[in-house]
Amino acid sequence: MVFSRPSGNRTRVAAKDVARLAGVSTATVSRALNSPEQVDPDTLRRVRDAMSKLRYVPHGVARSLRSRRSKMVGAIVPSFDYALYARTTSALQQRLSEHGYSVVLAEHHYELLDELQVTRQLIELGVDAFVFVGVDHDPRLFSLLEDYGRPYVLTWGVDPMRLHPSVGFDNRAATYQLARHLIGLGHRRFGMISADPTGNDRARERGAGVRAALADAGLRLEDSHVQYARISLPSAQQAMERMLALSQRPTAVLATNDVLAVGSMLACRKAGVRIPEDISITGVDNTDLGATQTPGLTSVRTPIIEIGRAAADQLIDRMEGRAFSAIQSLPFELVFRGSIGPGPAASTGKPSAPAKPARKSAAVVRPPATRAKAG
Amino acid sequence: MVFSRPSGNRTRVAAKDVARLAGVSTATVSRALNSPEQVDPDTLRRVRDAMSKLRYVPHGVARSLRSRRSKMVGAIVPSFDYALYARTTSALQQRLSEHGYSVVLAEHHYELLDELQVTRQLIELGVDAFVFVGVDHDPRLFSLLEDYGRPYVLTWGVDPMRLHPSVGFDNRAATYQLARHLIGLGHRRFGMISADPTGNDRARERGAGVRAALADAGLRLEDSHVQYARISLPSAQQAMERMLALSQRPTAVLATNDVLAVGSMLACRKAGVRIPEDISITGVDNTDLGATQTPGLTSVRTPIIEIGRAAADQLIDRMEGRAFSAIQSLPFELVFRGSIGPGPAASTGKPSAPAKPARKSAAVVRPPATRAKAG
DNA sequence: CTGTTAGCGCTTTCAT
DNA sequence: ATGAAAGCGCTAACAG
Repeated sequence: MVFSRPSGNRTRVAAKDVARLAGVSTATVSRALNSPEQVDPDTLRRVRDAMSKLRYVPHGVARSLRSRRSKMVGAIVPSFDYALYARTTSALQQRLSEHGYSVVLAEHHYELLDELQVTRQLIELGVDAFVFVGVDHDPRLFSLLEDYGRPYVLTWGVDPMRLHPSVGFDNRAATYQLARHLIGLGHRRFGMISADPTGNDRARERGAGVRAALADAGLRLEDSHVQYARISLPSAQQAMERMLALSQRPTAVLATNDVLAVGSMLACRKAGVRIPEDISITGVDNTDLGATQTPGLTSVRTPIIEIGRAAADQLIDRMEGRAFSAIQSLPFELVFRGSIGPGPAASTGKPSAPAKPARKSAAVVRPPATRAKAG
Repeated sequence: MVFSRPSGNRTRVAAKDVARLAGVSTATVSRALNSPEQVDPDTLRRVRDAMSKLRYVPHGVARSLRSRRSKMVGAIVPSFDYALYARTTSALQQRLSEHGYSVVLAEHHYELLDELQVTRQLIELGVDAFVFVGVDHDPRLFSLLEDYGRPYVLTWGVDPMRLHPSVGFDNRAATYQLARHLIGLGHRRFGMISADPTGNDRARERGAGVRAALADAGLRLEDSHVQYARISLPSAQQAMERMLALSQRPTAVLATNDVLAVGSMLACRKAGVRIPEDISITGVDNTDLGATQTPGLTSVRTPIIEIGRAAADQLIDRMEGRAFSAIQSLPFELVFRGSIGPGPAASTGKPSAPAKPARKSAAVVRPPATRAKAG
């Protein structure tokens, strides 16, 4: 086999090799790379020829050490198993890469202490900026960032105290509107499937939105009607099985995201509970997973891609010393599909909330579906 | 607002600060970090105290420059929109991170030239190793890697020439077995929905598997019955619409991955074509997206996570100078669900291929489904 | 076990 | 417009 070379034999082509071949100093090679406009066109050509002849690749590490900028941005996300963070990161990566920045990836699996740990690791690597998911973090994370003194931005939520730059949307409003709509459809007995809200402000805020809407309508969410699950199909399915086993089974279940909602749908199918005739289900995030179910999952289109782009734009502006808007709350919109239907109170003629007409079922095909702007 | 600090004021705590406080030299500080066993326990304690007192974070860039190892691994994937690569990368990241390595992420969106470009960028950053997706790459990529002289591994396929270290599975065999099974079910008229095979060996090999199985059974795949699509639901849906418009509509359609298959299912639903009564559909990759459809999508469980882990393990072994197995072909397995049924020849009593009994429909719930080991 | 010394490859003054 | 020289913060020899 040829895979034997002990990794790193060949002496690398350095700026001084290029300099020698082009008959200039290393300083000029550096200028040719970083500020070509200050180099005599003729010299520039010679240097560039030498570079391509030698297949010179600059040594970014040395550059970073000297210039104190690494051109790397750290992205710290809870997990890539939930596809959304992958898509946001993808958008982030794309935008940053257009400006010559690379993305260093880290996951913390919903452990705030692991987050602290990987952040320290990224600081060691010398990243120029950070992107975090969520607004809930260990206080030590913020003091670490404070010490390091480089830009960071929180995403997927908006810092209620406006202390930290953040790019997200109003998670609470999203589920509030969903719950309100279900109340309008005549539902009175609700259930919720939620991710563990500890250190997870998305879950917490989405739960709060549901509770607020119910409270505003004089309804309550029983503790027994809140089931927690990990963000995975099997775990959500189990949670919904517990819900279905309750004596006072809910007629509408709000899940705090699409994975939990689809897991719930699986439980219903298995138990022979019809959607939406027996039970209405909603998610959040408007994933393909939910949209392609039969019936399609009613959800909230959250600004997945936009968050990544806006976070990248903000950091680029900051790293290059430009003005930037620190707090951005992006719009979302409800997407109605067949997974919800009228509740038992619908026919009794006492709608205790402004009842939008119920979009009954039908739209199983995805993109064009009934939408209600919001945000 | 407080977000004003021009990013990088505060002078960083360096090893010499720790050294001064602990009353040792910087060399000892370095040793305390990198080979504590060579440091007197008492000295070590003093150094560590000083470190935590000063909240010292080592300057990885300087370390990299000097030691010629950056502790970063570059992962170059086609796209994160197709969740699989995200999951493989996640597994990769997790395993590498356990050994102190970080992952730098790059996407090339199925453009081999962009891949070359981002690889150069990662070389500039000084990554210690690379992970690529697929075995098809620009020859210049390989000569660039050769020059750089650091380990890399190809994933999701196995290099047929065994020239490059690779960790994947037999893509051709996967679809071969699927097609053979459908033939056994009595299908004779086939269609295929494929990603553009240009520079995409997964698509190419999966297509070849279908053709080989048909050829072995004396059947042909008409050119008109092969429709290409981008790996996205809407694009696949359109491709399937074209397929359904054919005069000789196929009774079984193999898609080269689950996204394409589910897009095809959407087209069928929209057109009122029943699955599996009118048409059988299969995918590859066994995603949640496919598994949760109604009916569930028959697919191939590919070693998504295992690839990431094995690639990480190989690179770690190589970077640390240990023995490693360069070529690994991991097992896959067929997962039968309700999206396939008997073909027209099933009742005519002339099964031209070993007909496994047709698992009819039913299994809509995911994890436990009929499985056939393979690989 | 610990200190001294040199220098990784680049960018950045400061001259010219 | 270009060159000379000085480090960025660390680790790797080499002494002791």
